[in-house]
Amino acid sequence: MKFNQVTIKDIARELNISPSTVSRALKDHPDISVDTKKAVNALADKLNYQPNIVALNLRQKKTNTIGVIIPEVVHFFFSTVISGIEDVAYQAGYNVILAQSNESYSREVAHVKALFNSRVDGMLLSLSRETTNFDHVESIISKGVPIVFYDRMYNSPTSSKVIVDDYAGAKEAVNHLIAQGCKNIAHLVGAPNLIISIERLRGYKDALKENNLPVRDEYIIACDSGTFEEGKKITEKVLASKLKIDGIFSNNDPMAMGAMLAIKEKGLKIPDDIAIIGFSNWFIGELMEPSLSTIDQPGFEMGQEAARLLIRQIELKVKDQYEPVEEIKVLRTRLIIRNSSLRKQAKKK
Amino acid sequence: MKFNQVTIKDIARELNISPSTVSRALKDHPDISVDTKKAVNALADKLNYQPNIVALNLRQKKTNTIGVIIPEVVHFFFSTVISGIEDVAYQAGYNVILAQSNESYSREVAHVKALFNSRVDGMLLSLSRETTNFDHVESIISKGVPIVFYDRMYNSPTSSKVIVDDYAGAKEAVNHLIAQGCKNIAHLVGAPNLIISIERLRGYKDALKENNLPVRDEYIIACDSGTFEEGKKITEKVLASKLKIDGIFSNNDPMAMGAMLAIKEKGLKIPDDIAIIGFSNWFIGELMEPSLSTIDQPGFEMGQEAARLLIRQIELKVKDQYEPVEEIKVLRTRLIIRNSSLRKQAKKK
DNA sequence: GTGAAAGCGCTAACAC
DNA sequence: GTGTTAGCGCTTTCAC
Repeated sequence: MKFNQVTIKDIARELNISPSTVSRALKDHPDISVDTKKAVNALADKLNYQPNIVALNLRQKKTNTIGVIIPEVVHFFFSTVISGIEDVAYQAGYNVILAQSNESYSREVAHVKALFNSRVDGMLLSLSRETTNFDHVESIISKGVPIVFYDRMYNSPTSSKVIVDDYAGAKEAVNHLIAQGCKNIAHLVGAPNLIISIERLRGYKDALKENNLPVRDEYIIACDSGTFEEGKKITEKVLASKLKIDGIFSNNDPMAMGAMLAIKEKGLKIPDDIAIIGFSNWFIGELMEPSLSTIDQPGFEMGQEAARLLIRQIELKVKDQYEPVEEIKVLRTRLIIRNSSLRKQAKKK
Repeated sequence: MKFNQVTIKDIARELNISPSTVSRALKDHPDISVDTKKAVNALADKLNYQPNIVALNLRQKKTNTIGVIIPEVVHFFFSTVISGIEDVAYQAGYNVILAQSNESYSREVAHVKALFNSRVDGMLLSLSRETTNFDHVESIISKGVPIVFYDRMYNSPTSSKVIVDDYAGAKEAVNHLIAQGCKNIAHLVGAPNLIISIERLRGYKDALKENNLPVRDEYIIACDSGTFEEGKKITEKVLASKLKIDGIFSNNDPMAMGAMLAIKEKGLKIPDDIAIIGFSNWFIGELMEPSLSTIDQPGFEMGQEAARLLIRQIELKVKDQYEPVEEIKVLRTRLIIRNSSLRKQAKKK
């Protein structure tokens, strides 16, 4: 754009000195005399000189920019990730270029290429659901661009990854119910093909086993769409059946919300008749305080961690100390118990 | 970064031609012979040549990048705005640099300056809550950087704005209740200092007046925190009082959700006993289908519209046809009635 | 049809 | 302590 840009040259001309002197004065180089520094800074202020970062970028072959590819911005979890990334990047002096794949493979490829062309110093990548071919990723890795995967990763042996420990989170959730005395805990499963669902189901089963409770198939309830309505409908069905559940572990909070409503409409009390805990995907867990506990996915921390990992690699690379290594950070979920009213201990027995 | 970058020079050397020829061949310049073009393109493909956009940016004084300052990424509304921006920007070939003010004035100032230094072609700006001084904005406007404000704006006479018509939305919401036969409609107000609250309250009052219904202060219910619990508590209080309401217009969906729960726990039916409609801030409206209607804020469209406006200004500026003009787009809210079961018409009388 | 040269704004080696 | 020069990768005017 034709901004009426003030350049180093303008300052040099006006002061009858050379551009390099101005450049040095501006960065407080020890060689430069105090007088020149003063003059330069004064004039720079007066003209409201702003350095042209683009020129700098070209010169230094470094843009201080990281590219972020995100499957879907409008998703509570991913938006917290972005926020964490932005937080760390800002403090470290990096810009964030955001690109949304919208779960489309072709968009992802296009974005990776465009980000490379913009010479971002590194990329944070969470793969789209469609992605099964990884040539685009290999290609930029081979070009030496540091990459960190978050949440949805590709098994490259030379790039770092940040993931959430859903298995442990699920165990913790179920243990929380058991500790309150629940013995018949149902699990609303959610989209069955996703790794998170599988891991959480595994955590559910293991928690039961470790507590010597039976794992019964009829308590593992398919809820493929993972929606509020489905959670409600399924729960109504369960309540009308012979199953006598006293706890629900939900794959997400919309379903937990639906379950809660079904239970309340039936005239039952939460948590005393049936306790509920759910993973917080949409953060409506935050809104359903009085009767529910939730397990939070640490999206913000994931963004921070991924950005930190990436920036460390970038800075090492600048110093030529960079050697691509795989590093895997596994983040713990957080058990959020907003509800102080646990089940009455009397029931425990 | 020291990517093993393939440059135009490399291609030129290998082919024994000049860099300028390569440059022209790559952009299919008519002067260049078919043979050279073929050779150049073949080699470029083979070496996987990717143009260095940074160099281009410096050369053309244009970065094809827009800077976005957002108060808070982790907010349903703003995340939809980002998504809309990204959508339009991507299709127009622009990068999006995202900067979060976190509702802090000093961060906002720092970001505006940094974005200018990165020579973004234009900025999309929504002011932080703290911002009362506008020097930083004036400064870059005076430098000729196109700006479009969205949602939270500064009254500059030379920059465009995109806002939501909350007043009309509120009227539509209340009319929707009235059309179903509600006569005693309460309004859960929400944070009273925000313009959106004021506009929505105004819409509520005017809708009543235009339908010859009385505006009664005891039906305008303060809910300053705007939370689920507050909505629930307040509604319980209302239900226990002498007020006999048959409709609720809520400033947001968490409160609407709370109201719903209070009503259901009391054993009343929605919408037949009491109908509810709420503005959708957290999108949990999407999740509360069976019993509620919502008014959506068009965040995605706002992002799209703002980006379109900005890009148009940028492209005009490139052609030197740019003359800063104020343009105000007022976006309509969307009445979302997911619930087909309106109040029974019998009750209308 | 192709090449040489200049320049975008900045910095850093090398002079003096 | 300051100036000169070259160059980051690309495009574009002007030659031929």
